[in-house]
Amino acid sequence: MHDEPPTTGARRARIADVARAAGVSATTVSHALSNSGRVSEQTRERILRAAEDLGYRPSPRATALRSGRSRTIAVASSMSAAVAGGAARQGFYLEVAAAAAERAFDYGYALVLVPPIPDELIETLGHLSVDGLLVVEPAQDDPIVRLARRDGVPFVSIGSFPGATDAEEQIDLQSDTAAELVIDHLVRAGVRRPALIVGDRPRTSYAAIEHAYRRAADDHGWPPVVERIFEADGEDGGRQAATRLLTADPQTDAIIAWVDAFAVGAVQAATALGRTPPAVRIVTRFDGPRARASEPAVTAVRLHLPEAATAGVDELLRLLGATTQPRAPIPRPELVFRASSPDHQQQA
Amino acid sequence: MHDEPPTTGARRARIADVARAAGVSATTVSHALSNSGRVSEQTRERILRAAEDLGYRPSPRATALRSGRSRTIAVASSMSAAVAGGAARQGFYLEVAAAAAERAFDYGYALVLVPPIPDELIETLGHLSVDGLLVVEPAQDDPIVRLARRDGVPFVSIGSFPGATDAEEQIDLQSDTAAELVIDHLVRAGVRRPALIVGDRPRTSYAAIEHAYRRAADDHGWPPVVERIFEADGEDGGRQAATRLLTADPQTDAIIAWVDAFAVGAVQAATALGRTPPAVRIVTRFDGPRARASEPAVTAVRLHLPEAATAGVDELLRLLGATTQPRAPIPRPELVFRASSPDHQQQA
DNA sequence: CTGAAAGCGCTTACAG
DNA sequence: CTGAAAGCGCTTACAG
Repeated sequence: MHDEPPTTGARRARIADVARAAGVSATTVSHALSNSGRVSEQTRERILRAAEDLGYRPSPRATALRSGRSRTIAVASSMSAAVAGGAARQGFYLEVAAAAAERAFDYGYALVLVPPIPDELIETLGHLSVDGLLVVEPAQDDPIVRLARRDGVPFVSIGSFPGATDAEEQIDLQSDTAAELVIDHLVRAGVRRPALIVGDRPRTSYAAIEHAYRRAADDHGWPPVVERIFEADGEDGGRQAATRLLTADPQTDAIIAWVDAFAVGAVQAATALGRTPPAVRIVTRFDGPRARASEPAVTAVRLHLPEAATAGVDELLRLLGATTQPRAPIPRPELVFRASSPDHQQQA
Repeated sequence: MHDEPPTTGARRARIADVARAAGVSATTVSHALSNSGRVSEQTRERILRAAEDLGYRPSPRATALRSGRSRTIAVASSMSAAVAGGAARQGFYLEVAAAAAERAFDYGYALVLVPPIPDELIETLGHLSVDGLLVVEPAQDDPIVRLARRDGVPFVSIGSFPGATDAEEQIDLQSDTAAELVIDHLVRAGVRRPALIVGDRPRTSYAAIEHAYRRAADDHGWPPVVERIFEADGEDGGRQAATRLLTADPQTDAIIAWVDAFAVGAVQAATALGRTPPAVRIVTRFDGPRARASEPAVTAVRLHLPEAATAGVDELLRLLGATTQPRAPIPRPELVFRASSPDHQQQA
């Protein structure tokens, strides 16, 4: 757990101490402990006993320097601007981080949490000493991805992203399916004037919903209305956009707000205009704490982020040669109906 | 960001490369870069330019080994058993982690997220190479605290804990105040048979609420009813305990469930028994995602965890000699009224 | 099966 | 002001 200078009494045991206690060389201790199988069983046991007695644990710092591996990975969100707008999508990021930390730990890897940081500070990530990187839903030309590419740090994205090369591993969050689920739901519910709010950066998930939306608009004769707002504006942005939409066209009967923070703002806007959802239906993508805690709560898509994060760690550790285990599977996204847009069945 | 073997083309620059390019020794480069002030301004500039040109960033691994500091801290929750019970209190832990990661980053420190792990695995934390530790609400004799003490790893607890020594730094979450806020609220609301559910481990927060509860019971002639359940049982445990309480004494008119997961379970139990809150008032301590997303939502205490986490990082980095900045202040806890137990004012 | 030696990339007395 | 040398604690060819 540490490599402090000996503050509290007993100095931490080093490999040399174990060697001395066992009457062998440090080399042999290293071999014995790494299970390379080149040490006689008898010697090995003596060494293990000595190590145990001394409470020896190899210095992770020395191991890292020598081996070039730190057994540490990091998870970073590309939604760096989010910090300005009040932790937009934080639930998303933390849900991934928590599951990833658990899986990483199972493999004996530590997980570093990189806070959302402004693009200018991305460079300072050079301080990190990690073997690999998990990037949460990068945008096209995402600065974090650029840095990882430049430094040759293996990375895996949670969610696919525009501009990924064939060699880059992505955990598919099935954005197309999520988009279709939501659009189908609205179609079946019989809406006639749904509008769409997405963020302003090029992300796969936005492209997916916009595509599905425009196609449905074509099919059903909806006038297509797409608002693109700053991600960093979060709830405020969603509130303002929804207010604009509902004022510009009072016939608007649904808002697809594709970021949970936008949706929460949209619910507030609709309510303030006397059109409390589901009077205007509001739906979003990520079924996280925000969607659940909104009042009324927001219909959303269960993306199975923990499973995706787990698969991301599996994949990353495979890249690092730390496992040969195949990716854990990720279930298909599912719609979670809430008061902001109940299932049409139930109200029929 | 990395120290990979040169997978992708250009090898990463080392200090020797900078020295060569600037026509000086590695020693001088080190001095120039660490701003020790023993290098002539002219030489310094030449070195900085060379470093810049080569994209040089010191290897964190080498720096860590040599200096004995990794510029990394970890945050761990003592609620290790929680994992079994479905991530009880996860919201609490992650809220601390997110804020701590941000503050740590400001200081140039990375934050490692230690997932909730069973006590038997605590030993494996020896793999971590961290300079210090943040422990979230440890219990008495908490294994994580024991490990930190044994290894001499500086640590700070978020929330005070029983058995802390005078020398150990704790960030006070003002458990007494939180307890009093809740008890006062129930007293003013006129409840006559409130019951208390706490976890089975010795924690400051449980002691605080039990103390306040018993005193109020004395003062107001409530029959004191305290259920102690396994923390790891989470929502289930809360549901079962609340069911027992409400069945044993149908006059029970309030349940103080001091872990958010317990409270969510209690709400479900009360609802299932046809006594949907606030018919039975239900209140909890931590105002997190669980309390907010419950249906009805649960009255809770805003503990200002992000501020506490920030202060914890400040304090820890002070212990590590990395800052002299005083702790950030933490606001007083406040009650957040929700449907499970509205303010008595509003219903009077 | 076992060990001496080199080296991972820095920093830090120490000497000049 | 600048540099040669030692050393942080390991692992890994290599030799025996």
